[in-house]
Amino acid sequence: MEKPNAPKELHDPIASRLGYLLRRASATMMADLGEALGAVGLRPVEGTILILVGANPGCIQSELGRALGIKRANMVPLIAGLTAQNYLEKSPVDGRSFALSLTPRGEEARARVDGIMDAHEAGFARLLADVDQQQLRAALSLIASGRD
Amino acid sequence: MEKPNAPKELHDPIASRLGYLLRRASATMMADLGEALGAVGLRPVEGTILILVGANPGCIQSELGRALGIKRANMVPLIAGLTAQNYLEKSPVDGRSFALSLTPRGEEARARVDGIMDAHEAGFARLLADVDQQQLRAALSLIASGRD
DNA sequence: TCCTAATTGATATGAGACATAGCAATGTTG
DNA sequence: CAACATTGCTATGTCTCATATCAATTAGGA
Repeated sequence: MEKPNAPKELHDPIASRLGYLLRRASATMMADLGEALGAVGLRPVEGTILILVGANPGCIQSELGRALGIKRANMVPLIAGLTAQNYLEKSPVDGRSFALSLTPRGEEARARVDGIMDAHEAGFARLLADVDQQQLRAALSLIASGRD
Repeated sequence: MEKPNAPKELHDPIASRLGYLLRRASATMMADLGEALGAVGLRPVEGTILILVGANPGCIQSELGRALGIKRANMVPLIAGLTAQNYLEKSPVDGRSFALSLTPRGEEARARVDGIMDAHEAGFARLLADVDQQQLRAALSLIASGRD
């Protein structure tokens, strides 16, 4: 017999599927990171861009997009926003493209973002004490590369 | 020295982060599954709902939402769409809620979706031959549950 | 029983990630 | 030079997810 007034729990044949697990794990981590980055007033994508520009001063917007899997069209408002907030500087290299670099304010933010991401990652790593991190990362990389 | 005309590849200090790997892996799998499910004309969420209703006939929309982490408000157009396409049937149990079940057409679609998802999963599992699947799934579950 | 709480489905609405199509200016290459 | 590719950009549409609000209904406690 079942308890009549227990909150009904569904039998879930989905919960074991790899894609579903990935989706949920990714959503949780992203939400957590987003919350942590709230302290700097940046979203995960924006933090990622700052880090990437910091590691590649002089790079251009299209290269960033390719590295992050973001389409050219969608890079526009991202870079425009970060530039408007004085995190990024553009200086023309071409007649059509701009070399990107961090402003002092941008470099400061990048450092904070980096620290926050380290702490965030460490928080989850603690959860995964029994897991071979190397193998986990390798597996995720394989999946991301897709099957061919 | 560098080759002057080689397509520039960015140094990417992000690629090693767990959150980023998860995000990419999840996106790849979802895109792949979405493509595969195109054969049935359903999106991943919709396929998931059919499977879940099939395993839990008589369940109501709110329960589905809770099981899938989808807010009530966002369930409305999903269920309405599947009902309009004659995949799902609603029969009132309450003055406010409806018991959901698969129509014959819905059951047929569910079976196809199930097969497609199995093949999809198997395709990626082949990629991960060297990986302990049990451990991978456990790790993803842990991450999805979040750190506390 | 009666009043208050909570639940359910629904609407409207906004943010964010992503996609495509097209355009003008500029580079590159045969 | 002519054909082509690249770059930044606009416009637009889809999909996922979030919140606030509502009316109807149900459940629980005084």
